[in-house]
Amino acid sequence: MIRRGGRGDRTVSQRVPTVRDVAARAGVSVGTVSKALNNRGQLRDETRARVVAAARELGFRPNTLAQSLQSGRTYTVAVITTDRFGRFGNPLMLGVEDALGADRVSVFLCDTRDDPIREYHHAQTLDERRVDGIIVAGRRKQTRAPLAVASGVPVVYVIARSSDPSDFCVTTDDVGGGVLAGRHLLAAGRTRIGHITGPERFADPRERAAGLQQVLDEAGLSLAGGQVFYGEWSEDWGRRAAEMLLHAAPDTDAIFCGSDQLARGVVETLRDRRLRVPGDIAVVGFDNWEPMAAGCRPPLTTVDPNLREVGRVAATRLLDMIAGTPVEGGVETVPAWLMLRESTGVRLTEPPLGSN
Amino acid sequence: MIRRGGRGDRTVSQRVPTVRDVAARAGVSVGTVSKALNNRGQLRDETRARVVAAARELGFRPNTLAQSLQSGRTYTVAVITTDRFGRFGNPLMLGVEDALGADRVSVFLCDTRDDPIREYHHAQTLDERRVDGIIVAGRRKQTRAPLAVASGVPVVYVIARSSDPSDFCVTTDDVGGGVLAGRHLLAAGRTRIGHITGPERFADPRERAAGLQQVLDEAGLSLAGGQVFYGEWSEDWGRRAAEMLLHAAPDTDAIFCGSDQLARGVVETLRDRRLRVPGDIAVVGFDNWEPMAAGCRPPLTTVDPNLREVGRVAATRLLDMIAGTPVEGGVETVPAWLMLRESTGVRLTEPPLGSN
DNA sequence: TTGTAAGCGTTATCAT
DNA sequence: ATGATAACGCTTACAA
Repeated sequence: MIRRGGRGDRTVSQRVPTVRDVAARAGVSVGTVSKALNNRGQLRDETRARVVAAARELGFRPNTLAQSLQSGRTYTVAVITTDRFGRFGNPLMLGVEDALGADRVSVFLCDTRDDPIREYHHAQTLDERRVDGIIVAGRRKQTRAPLAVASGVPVVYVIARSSDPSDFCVTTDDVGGGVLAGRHLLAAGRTRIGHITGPERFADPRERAAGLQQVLDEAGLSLAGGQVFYGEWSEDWGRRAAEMLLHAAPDTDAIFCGSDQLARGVVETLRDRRLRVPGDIAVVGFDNWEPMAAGCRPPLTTVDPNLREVGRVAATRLLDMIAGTPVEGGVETVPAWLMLRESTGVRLTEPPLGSN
Repeated sequence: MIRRGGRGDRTVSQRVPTVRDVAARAGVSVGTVSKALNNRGQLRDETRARVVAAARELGFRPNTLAQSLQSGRTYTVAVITTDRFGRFGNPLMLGVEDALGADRVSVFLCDTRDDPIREYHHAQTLDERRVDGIIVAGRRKQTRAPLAVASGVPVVYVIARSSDPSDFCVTTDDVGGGVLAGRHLLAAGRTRIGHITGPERFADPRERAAGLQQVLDEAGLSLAGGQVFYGEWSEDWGRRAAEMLLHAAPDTDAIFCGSDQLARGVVETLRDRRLRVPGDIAVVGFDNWEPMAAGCRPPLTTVDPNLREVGRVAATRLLDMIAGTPVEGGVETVPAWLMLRESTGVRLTEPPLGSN
């Protein structure tokens, strides 16, 4: 694995020390070294100390491969994702690492780029690498075929669930997110609430809309504009849809948007029309995609789907499965929460953005 | 590595087949299996076929750990990054995978979260895992201490370079990016060009500014507003700085921004002032951060720092080093390029955004 | 308390 | 053309 001795090497040619080297230096046997370094068995303190000293002097690092070959565990999991681009994968990975880092588990990152062939390839490779478990993250709430792993490694699905009902999936609560947004707007005294969102063919925007609708129903209200404005996930659709909504319902006093990007577009249209946010119209976004939401003028109140927590839960369950704890198939939903900013009338002091 | 037989397991308890199982089923020895499966040595076609058949029937997947233990290569590299959050890491990783994927090399992703302790920990772990090589990606152009790996594994630094001059680093061409922006604006007939950017204490914005200055010098022009407007990396600074610039130099006809976020803020101020973009003032951003740049109205012409290529080059050089090819220490700079959109007067038809 | 040796799953070097 | 067998680096019975 390590290339040394090549003519181009700048580092001094050196063999990586093994237990044998440590044993020789400490004047003991390899078995003793192992015990000393792993605090196992009965050893004289002096011996243990001598071994530890020898190990550190040589800069000994145990070879994980050999350990794994022996133990049957690699302390390695993989995250297979179709989406590392968008803002999506990042908080998720953060959560995964939150849970995994504590356990000294390393993470293989595999990007399928939405290509089933690539996914299959990665699955094969991971099988061969004997990863302890796999997290399969989809971008949208849809049902997908189970990952093609032969070995029976534990797999946890994220957002996109497996068609096999005995598989386990962690996902976001989009209905709940919609409810959160609706309740918040109601609490802020808004009653003529419109909704602009992404493609109707996707479950996520439909669920968000359903959540809002549920709140409106409970309050005996109906949707401003008489319909959900489904469209694309672009700022431009946000701008256009806002025009349409205001045309259909000029007295609209709040707009819930299916994404922060849409909300940006909406806010732009509102400003062009000299409508004040939140004075005339309150706006709620979805995603809590920091640079988008915080950079907006005014900063956006938005539903945070809690992807970091989704990642954390997924990794935690995966560790459970790896440890042999029974994990029931089905879907675990992680609650969303609401990030309050100024676009709905709350006023907050926030730390300045520090990222490039 | 694989947990089976646990009471909670949903999959049928099954041992992962080894060469021995294949050998037994094919009625040959393990050595023969190895040769057959790896197309080595002299074997009768019939035998080879029989082994291959047995392997596929059993769903045999060679254990990479054992192979690595034997060969000394893990076909594994790690990317250590301080930044997986921003838009930054993503194109970079894409490039890395472009280069690595061809070689069936898997990638460990390690996020330090800017914590030296975490970095040290990761370095240790990677040493123990005997990764073939490591890419250390920093967020900013700065000099950092070499990664604390004892083993002499090849390391390539990205953007942030190592203080050891014999280490190799791949980075972006920020001066060149500034030149690109300046030339483009000049070519578009602008002569009163201002510059709004991030913190002066960072090298990146200073280099971008230097690139622009260089072009202006060559053209005998000077910076609109008489100074570079250094500030924070926020939309808000973009808005405020635009006010300042226009106050200092009302006849400004172009603004080069050190980031797309800044450019968004600038464009917003311009619209508030009823200045047309690009009619009255052309705007160039930096980053080509798709959702920001394309979502802007008008869409932003912007310098693409070519991070994907940076990632590709880094991975390629790393593979070279792993293969033993001498790689000189120093810095390799990857040229930036200009993404033309409407904010500088170009008119393009672009595919609609499809991402959430 | 310490040493010896078997075994984890491969590949490679010999014999045969 | 195929089969034993010794590595690879480690852990762990078991023997001393």
